[in-house]
Amino acid sequence: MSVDNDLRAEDDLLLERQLCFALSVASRSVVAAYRPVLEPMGLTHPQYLVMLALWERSPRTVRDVSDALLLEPATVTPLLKRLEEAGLVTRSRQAGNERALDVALTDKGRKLREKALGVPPTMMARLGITREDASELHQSMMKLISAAQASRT
Amino acid sequence: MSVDNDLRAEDDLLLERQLCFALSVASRSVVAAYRPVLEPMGLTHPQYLVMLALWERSPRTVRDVSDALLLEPATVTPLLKRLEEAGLVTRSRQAGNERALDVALTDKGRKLREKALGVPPTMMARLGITREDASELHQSMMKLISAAQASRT
DNA sequence: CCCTGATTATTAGTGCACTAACTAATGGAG
DNA sequence: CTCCATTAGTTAGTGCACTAATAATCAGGG
Repeated sequence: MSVDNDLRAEDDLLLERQLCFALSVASRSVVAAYRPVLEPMGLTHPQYLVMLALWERSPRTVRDVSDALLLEPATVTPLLKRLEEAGLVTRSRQAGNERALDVALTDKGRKLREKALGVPPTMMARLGITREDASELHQSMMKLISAAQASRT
Repeated sequence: MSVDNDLRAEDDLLLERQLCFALSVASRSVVAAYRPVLEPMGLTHPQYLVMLALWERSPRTVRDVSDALLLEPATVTPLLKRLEEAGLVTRSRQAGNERALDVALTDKGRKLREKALGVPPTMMARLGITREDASELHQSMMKLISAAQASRT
């Protein structure tokens, strides 16, 4: 038994040892690091994620977007309203299924994608991270996500 | 040039490849996984983190707590007010420096620590994660945090 | 055809987290 | 001792994110 491995249950409550704490802080910090990069585009970080989803496919329903982002529809609705106010998307009831709301990019929204192409390299530079680092971390996060989702008994 | 390594700039905007997205989702998911464990203790996740800070040292000032949690004092103030309402902490001006507010555990707050001792093992079980996994991920998060903080030019 | 149950989106209400602006107290520099 | 920059905390206002409740629409079975 080395001193280094002497981990006692008492110490499990030390703040500095909490994974959940490190994870929360990392998330907040990284999102905060995006702010100055996204602000010139008129987007917040969650709004940026919505735009990513729409740049992949448009139109798509609120439900579809919320599934893609793993967010509740109730969270997505106000996000989309703000993007509509900003003239980046339109919201209209789907013909044939009046329950569903189609969200579609406007020309302005489509055009914003060109500026967005610069975001990932800028952020990787700002965070001093390589594609490989990012990819590895990404994998770890995905494992954690599926474990956490699975625990939702 | 293998096919696997054929990463083009165009693909950098794919939602599924965003580290920031995976990080946000992981943070939300893990915090959500804590909810059913913390709820019987009457704590939310951020409130739990505040209690961890106070179990390490009490009393400490609002400033001190907010530094420990890397949160703005404006975020911590309402958290502390709720913990005070719950009878877990007291808030009183520091003798000798009327600007500073001392936050101290009550007996009830101190006693809650016993229940909290069960939280880390429960969560590791729920997330199916070993101490080693957690420690490794923790390190990665810390690197990311310092990189993100450093980018705050 | 109508009733029932499921699906889709929104609203209301709670709690974080941030920035900016404010109040109050402190501690020097002149 | 007075003025003033600094420090500590709170308040106001914006935006997420969740749950629960509501409204509207749809699809199937009697």
